[in-house]
Amino acid sequence: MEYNFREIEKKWQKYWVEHHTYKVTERKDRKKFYVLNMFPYPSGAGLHVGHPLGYIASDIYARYKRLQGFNVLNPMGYDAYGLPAEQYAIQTGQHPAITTTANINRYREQLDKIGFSFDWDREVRTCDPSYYHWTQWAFQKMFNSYYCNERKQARPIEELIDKLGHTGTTGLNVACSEELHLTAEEWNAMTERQQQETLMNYRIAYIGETIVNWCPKLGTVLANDEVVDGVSERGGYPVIQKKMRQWCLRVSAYAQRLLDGLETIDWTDSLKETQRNWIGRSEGTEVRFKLKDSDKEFTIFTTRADTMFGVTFMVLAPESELVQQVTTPQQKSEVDAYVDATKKRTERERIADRKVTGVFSGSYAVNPFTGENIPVWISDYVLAGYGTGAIMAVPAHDSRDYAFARHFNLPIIPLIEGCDVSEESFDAKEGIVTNSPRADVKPYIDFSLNGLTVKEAIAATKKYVQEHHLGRVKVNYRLRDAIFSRQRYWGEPFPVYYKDNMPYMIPEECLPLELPQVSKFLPTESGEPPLGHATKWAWDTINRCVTDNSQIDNNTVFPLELNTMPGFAGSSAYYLRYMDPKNDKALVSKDADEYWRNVDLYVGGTEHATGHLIYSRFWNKFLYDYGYSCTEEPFQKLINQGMIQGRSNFVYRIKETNTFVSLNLKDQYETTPLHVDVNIVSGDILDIEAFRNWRPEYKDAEFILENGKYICGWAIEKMSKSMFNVVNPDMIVEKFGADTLRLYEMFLGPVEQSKPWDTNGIDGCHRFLKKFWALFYDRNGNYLPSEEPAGKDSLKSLHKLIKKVTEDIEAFSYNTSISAFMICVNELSQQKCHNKEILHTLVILIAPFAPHVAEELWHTLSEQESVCDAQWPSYNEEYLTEDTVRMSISFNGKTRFTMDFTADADNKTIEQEVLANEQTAKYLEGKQIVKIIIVPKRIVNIVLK
RNA sequence: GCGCCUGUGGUGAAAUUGGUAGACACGUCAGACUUAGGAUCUGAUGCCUCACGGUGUGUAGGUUCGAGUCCUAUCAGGCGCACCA
Repeated sequence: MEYNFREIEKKWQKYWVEHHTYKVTERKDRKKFYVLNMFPYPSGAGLHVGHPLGYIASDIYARYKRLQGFNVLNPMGYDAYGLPAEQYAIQTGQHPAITTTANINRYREQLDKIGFSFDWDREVRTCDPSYYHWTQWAFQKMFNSYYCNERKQARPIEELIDKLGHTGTTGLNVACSEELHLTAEEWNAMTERQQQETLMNYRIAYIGETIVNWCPKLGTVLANDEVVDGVSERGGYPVIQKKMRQWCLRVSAYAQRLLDGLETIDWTDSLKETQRNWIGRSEGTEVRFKLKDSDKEFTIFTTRADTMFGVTFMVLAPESELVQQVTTPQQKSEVDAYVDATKKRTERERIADRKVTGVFSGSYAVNPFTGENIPVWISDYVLAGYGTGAIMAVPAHDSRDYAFARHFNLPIIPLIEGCDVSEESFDAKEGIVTNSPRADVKPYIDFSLNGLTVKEAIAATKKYVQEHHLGRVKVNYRLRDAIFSRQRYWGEPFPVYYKDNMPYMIPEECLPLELPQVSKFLPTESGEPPLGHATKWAWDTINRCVTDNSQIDNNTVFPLELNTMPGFAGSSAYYLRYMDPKNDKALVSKDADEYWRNVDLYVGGTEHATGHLIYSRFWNKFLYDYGYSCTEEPFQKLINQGMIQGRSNFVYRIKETNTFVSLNLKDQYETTPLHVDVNIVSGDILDIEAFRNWRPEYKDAEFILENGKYICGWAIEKMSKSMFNVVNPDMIVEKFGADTLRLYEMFLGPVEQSKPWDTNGIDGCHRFLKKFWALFYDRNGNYLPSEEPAGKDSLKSLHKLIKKVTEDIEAFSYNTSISAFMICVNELSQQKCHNKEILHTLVILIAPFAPHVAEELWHTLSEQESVCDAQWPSYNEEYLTEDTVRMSISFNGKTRFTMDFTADADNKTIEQEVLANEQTAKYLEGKQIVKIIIVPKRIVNIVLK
């Protein structure tokens, strides 16, 4: 009987659905294991062969854990909101919901063919109101919270309001946008509107006037992680800086916890490092500088407090609010011109063209350490968003300050003994400090750093600054608050209405606030986001949900929030929702949360390192603060699956002809390489007939062949339609079967590694399955498994396999475990071993990798219907004497075989070994040797007492 | 510039973590069965050499009885951050 994978796979996929094989419930009697894949955005192109890589890897682990007796949660869903569906809607008028549903159905169809053990009853879709109910709910919680730095957690905003009413901002240690100084009286005297505005300074979800990445082409703002090299991640359109009122999440409040949490989780070092970079913690000092002849002062941030004596000028960011304050009337026109010019530049231009520019403000600051008057400049090399937007410039020890000083001819004072700053600055944080203060000037204060190392000098200066109230020690983070508004239609609507121009939350019982239908997906005529088309919806919502709506001005055109939430909103807590997806009372019930706790194994791409993986850690920590999530870190172990690149094929057309020349002859002609569909190429040999039929212009193509074949060139590129290198998993499944696809994807190499897809190698895996099958059925369809006892060799092979596969799965080293299978099956077929128990064991072992064929064969061996209910085999080694070992294998509560082995007689005597290598012999002299294993020429192992 | 990672046959890759380098698979070559082969089976296959043998894990050193593995330097490629004070 042949290995008829088509029939087998169809049969068992049907069986799994009918028997709800993969349905999972909270079972307190069994240990849980939560496996999760980053859910996909269902794009119109469907799945290519790279997408399932991570799903297969995690499915193998999930199935393995299940066989080991764990209660495994392995869900799947869709990140369904997003730009492409909306862009498509703008072009075609097709509602995004329709395209999204169609795409989801297509994805599902493709996924189902691969035989995953997902519990589809737990599917979530971010665009489903019953799902985004909880996205909106979490947002409201964040709005109604502030972050307490002392308790290091989010707290209800009422607490803060209470404090402000009693003690004002005195003694307040909370996360905020800017430090305010208010007395209780001042707070109490405020109007409601003023109070609400003040609270925005503290809320975790707040409206902030911030500089945002505005993408004119997409008509929306973008988060920092959505901008790459100054252009939008999606589409690659230019991005400019713009000040806008936007919803923001105070992610920065959690910076330290996000950093600390990395120590407790099992992620790769490189990913942790990426997150550390992104959070960008830097310890430094804030120092106040007074403005000369004025009572104004401003604060700078520096990590090099030791260089206070080398400050020769100050620089403000052009966007800084201080600019207007320090600019003297004489300099005003020049400064305004400069500030305007910087505003017009896009992020990209600023990066591309790093010319030294700047303008003098006219003012001077007083150095608190030297008493010197220092000119204050304005330049775009200082960023408004980092630190205080102002720096003290020490050209001798900072390359940027150095370039600036050279350009504008400002003084440079070296502060490290023996450093040479005639050509470039000395940036290293090492050496002995000098010139602090300089010997030739009268000390201004009683403080010297001379003779100290840089490290010591920093510490001494910090101490001095603190003690003399010149500033304070400060930790700065690069991590910015997340901009949470998008001027888009296809996203979660904010459950927010406006009264007196201030936002208020729609009552919780009115959630979810459903996304309305709109007539057009483009901005309204007045330039508002597309949601602005739904005015009726907006007013209906007000009338339905807001009882006291008398204060809402009837002249307001649109009383609700016009923006929608960004892509990361829906993906930030989905792993919690999977635990209890149908709950309409809570995001997740306490019971379900406490049972599943957090994700034990999370599989996904690195591209989310600074986006989703930061946001969802933040989101989870927020929920943790309120006890809605019982674990602080959502993803305990994370595996980054590599990308599957495409392997493109080329044909070479001789210029201005319709003749194509084979790869190795192409140098004799002048040719143009053209991408050719990889699906009509096999082993780099072009199917000429298929090529002629591929496109009308090639109908009459001529070929110059080598050895009667047309050989194509190849290159590794991104898998994409335009390069004709997309390989579709359905095609592979159709041709070789899902089990072969699963095996091959894993056999390709380590899961974490990026690698090109090359269909050529797939035969090996397919052949393996056929050989596997041949252990059960011979060519004539005779069923082979029998009670005939297994030979020692067979048992040894199997024993080796169990050990290897178990270790390899634990280490996610699937490629090597498949190799082990191949070796074992080869050995068994050579040994003509058809022992039932051995095959029994083998089937369980293969089940995580090739579940369909395992089910089919299991069925013939066992009373249990599904191999999913079996138990992972365990092996036991018991030393009877020093060189006799008793090996046994058991599963499903039964010991299957026991056999005794005596150590190999191959091990040679010590005398022989010593002869093998003179140096080794010398080394071993006088040592107590337990055992030496040797093979011809070399020593393999020496065991010393 | 700072930080992290990776360099092994024609190709994808293994190597019990310091102990026979190249397992397993693709490809290639030879053979068998076949009307045929993009089917199946058997054998060979790092490089140099007819062979004996030599040589070999980016390069150069070092530690060690022993190094693909550890250390130092260097080169190449990849990733992250980047005018972050």
